[in-house]
Amino acid sequence: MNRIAPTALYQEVAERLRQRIFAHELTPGMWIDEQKLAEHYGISRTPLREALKVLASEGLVELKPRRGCYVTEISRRDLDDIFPLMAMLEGRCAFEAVKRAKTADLAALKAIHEKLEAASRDGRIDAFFEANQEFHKKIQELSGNRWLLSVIQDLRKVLKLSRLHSLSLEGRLQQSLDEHRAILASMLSGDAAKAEREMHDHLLSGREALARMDAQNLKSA
Amino acid sequence: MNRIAPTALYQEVAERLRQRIFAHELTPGMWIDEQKLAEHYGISRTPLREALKVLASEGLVELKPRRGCYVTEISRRDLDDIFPLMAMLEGRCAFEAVKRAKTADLAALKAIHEKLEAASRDGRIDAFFEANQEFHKKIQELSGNRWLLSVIQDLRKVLKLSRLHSLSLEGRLQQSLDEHRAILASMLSGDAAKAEREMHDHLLSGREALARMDAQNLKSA
DNA sequence: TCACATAATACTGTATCCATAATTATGGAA
DNA sequence: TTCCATAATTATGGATACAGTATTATGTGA
Repeated sequence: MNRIAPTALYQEVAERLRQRIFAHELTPGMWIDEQKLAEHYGISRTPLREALKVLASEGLVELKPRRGCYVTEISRRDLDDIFPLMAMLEGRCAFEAVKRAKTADLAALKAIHEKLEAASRDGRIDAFFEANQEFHKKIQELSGNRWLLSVIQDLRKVLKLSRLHSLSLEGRLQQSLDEHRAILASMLSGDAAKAEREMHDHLLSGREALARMDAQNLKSA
Repeated sequence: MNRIAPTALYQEVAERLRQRIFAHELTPGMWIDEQKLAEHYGISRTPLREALKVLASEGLVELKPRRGCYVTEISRRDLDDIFPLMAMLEGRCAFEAVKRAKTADLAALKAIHEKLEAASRDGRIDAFFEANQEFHKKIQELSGNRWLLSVIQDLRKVLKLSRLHSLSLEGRLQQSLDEHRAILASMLSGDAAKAEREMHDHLLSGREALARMDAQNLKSA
């Protein structure tokens, strides 16, 4: 294990585990073997256990007393609860962002959107995915509310538990792009209320796509 | 240390520390001495450190690498960020609660409100405080959205860091009661939008009271 | 007397060890 | 053959020990 970082070991381990969970290498419901994992990373169980505590309070794993650690399973019900919440929160972000954004900020946002357009043209899905994340992140930052941002990111982590989440964009790339264009346009024109509404609906539209995939998934299973 | 609970030690310790932080026995900015504390509780540093990790991801303490653990200091800016967010979230709770509540639920809510009225009549501030919490909690539960509830409670924990938070009700007991009456009335009449608006404003009104206390506090200091 | 360097001390972070509880496997009885 | 009980194994939770780094104190030189 190549350690260069000055950060604490448990943080590093927590981050690696997060990535493995998001990549569904550690699948929901799966039991996490502390000893194997510690051995695999070449560390002792202590920092690993501390990392698991952190992941547990993020909701990514569940710590059953004396039973060990399991990757959280997220239900359709959870998705139905979280998406409207995210829609409201990110909508508010867009609203606040418009209120606060300086011209330089809007230019930066526009630049990120250009990446999205380019990725779409070239059909580079992973680049599209990344630019999409960056776009949303930027708006959250522009809202200037540290806590709003933190709440959204916490929920986003939980959403990433869903297997379908990372795929949900693929089927609606064009639609997503259109929605982004609309949001950007509203923001550039300074229409906060409209941007809020569009961002809100953009999120819900993502939920619907995911539901459709889910239905399809069940059919093929 | 009298241990009866079957729950993990680190959870118990985390809860005790939370209470001590909320009671401002551990004041914001204060350094937490692991050894002293472990000794005081008659436990080893291991579960204590795990507890601190949990509190850190709740935002109650900050873990500075190689520097130790400090109780989080919350700024006026943070309060300005959090309260509008809470107002939006609890407003949404009220809205959803109206949509979902059965007559039995509303009766239960009414019963809780009666405690509030009684506490107010008798001038029992701590009982008022408790009934107030219960009222809000009940509405959050009635919203039926587990994640909405979780987000609100996470933010509430952070708010409790503020010294003034627990006092903010005292100065506006009558006003708070009036606002509660209005919210309850709207909910009983099934007017979700009105309940949402009133709950939203109720929270913001709390922030204003707190700001006034803060100003007064600065003057006397 | 003050500033800087070096040494000592103390606390954080990690590893190892031990005890207890849970799960599984094995054996016996119905 | 199946079900239950008991024993053995294994994993989790907690304690202790150790290493490394930061801070502080002390001493020396200017």
